[in-house]
Amino acid sequence: MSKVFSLSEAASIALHGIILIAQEKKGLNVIKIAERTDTSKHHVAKVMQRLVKAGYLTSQRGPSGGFLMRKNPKEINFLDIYETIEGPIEISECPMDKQVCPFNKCIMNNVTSKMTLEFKNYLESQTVEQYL
Amino acid sequence: MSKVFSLSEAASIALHGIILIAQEKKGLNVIKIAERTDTSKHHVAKVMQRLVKAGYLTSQRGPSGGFLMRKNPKEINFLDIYETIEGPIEISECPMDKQVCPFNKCIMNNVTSKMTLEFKNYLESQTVEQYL
DNA sequence: TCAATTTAGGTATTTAAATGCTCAAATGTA
DNA sequence: TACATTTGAGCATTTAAATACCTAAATTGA
Repeated sequence: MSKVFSLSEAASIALHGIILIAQEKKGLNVIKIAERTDTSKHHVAKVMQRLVKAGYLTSQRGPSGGFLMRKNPKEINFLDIYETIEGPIEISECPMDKQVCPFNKCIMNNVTSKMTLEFKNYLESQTVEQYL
Repeated sequence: MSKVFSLSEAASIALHGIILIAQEKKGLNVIKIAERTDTSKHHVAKVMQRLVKAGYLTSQRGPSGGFLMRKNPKEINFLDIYETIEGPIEISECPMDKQVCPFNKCIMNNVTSKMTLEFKNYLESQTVEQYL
């Protein structure tokens, strides 16, 4: 079975994690986020650190520490978070990014760029606030 | 820059390669397919061998050998070729294939499965014959 | 101050895809 | 028949991304 599209685990942790954090007034630590997202604490830590650096979260070390929201959930959409982790979404005509093409007309007929745009628009339409 | 969707080089070689072969009455060899698709001859050889085994092509060794169509281009659609290389396309509700989900409602709202279905339908709609 | 907790950051490992290499087998041509 | 050409097949190497691990630094509370 092959997958045409897959969300990286990092992007999934970022999106699910920030919602989980926003749902908790007192913040959440790595262990709890890892448990609820069914992922490794190592990976969660790495991803959350990037969201801290990007200004979406603050972190608190030490006992009863964890991650807290820094920005308003109303002002964070999924695309912000996704692109913080994955980099800007690229919408390219050629799915192979080839300079050389054997045909006059791309055999993919922009289907892949349409799909990508559809995905991007969806991410942009969803805010963290909608999931509280 | 991140890519949401990308066609593997193997799938691209298979789709472009079989059209190139179908366009030539006398067949095409690995070197020529590699040149026209701007890929390595090793990779082309590997992919074409799989299309031979799957019954789409025949191969001819020796001088002036190469690959020839075996099936009628009218009866080969892109999905056949794609799935020969990548395996059956999987359309799953959860983009992470998780058993455990922290939320009641998937934050991806079936957007990823809709995209996948759109892609699959496109592949199924295109035959090799349409590109001759 | 000491011990426990928790994030921070650097490094290592894993994985899958792509690529490269070598030799064998088949075939056409001189 | 001998040679050059071309695919077949297996294995090794390379590469990049993702994931995992390990130690340091910060913080809290007893």
